[in-house]
Amino acid sequence: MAYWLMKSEPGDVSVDDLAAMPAATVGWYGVRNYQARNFMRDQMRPGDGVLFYHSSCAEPGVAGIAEVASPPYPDPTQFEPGGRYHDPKASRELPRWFQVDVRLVHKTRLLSLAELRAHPDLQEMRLLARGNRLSITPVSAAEWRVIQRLLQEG
DNA sequence: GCCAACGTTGGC
DNA sequence: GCCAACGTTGGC
Repeated sequence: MAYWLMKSEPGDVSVDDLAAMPAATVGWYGVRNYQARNFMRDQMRPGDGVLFYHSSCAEPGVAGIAEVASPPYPDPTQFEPGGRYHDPKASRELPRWFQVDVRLVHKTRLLSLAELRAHPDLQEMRLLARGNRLSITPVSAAEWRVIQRLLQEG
């Protein structure tokens, strides 16, 4: 059982959008970074914990608790000619990009980036590392517990 | 294989 | 809109 933080732009898929989807589940399409892909393809397992994070918005931060809801499978958007995520070098036989399904467990209060940064026990979070741009980052079990507690305290 | 140029991310 | 940081591309 591992834990992850996954960034989504609320203008694209917000926590409320996710809640409204069938079974509150979305295929995590569109990742085009090899490190992030490898996390999904090689390390994620159904049941892994996910912090659903809003990025590129007015109030960046954790907005929900989710979980990995499928094994990895090819991202269908790589095969869509003309689409934003089309990859001409990918084929059905040799897909390049993978995704997992992510299911919302519950929405949370917004745990802001500023609050994460300020917390002494979260200084080592990969999300907060200088220059981090990865859209998917591992979260340690200790960090996960601290964040669960912060969310329960309100 | 080096590395400059370019594009993207994402907080502010 | 700015810009720091980083990944990718492509000429050599």
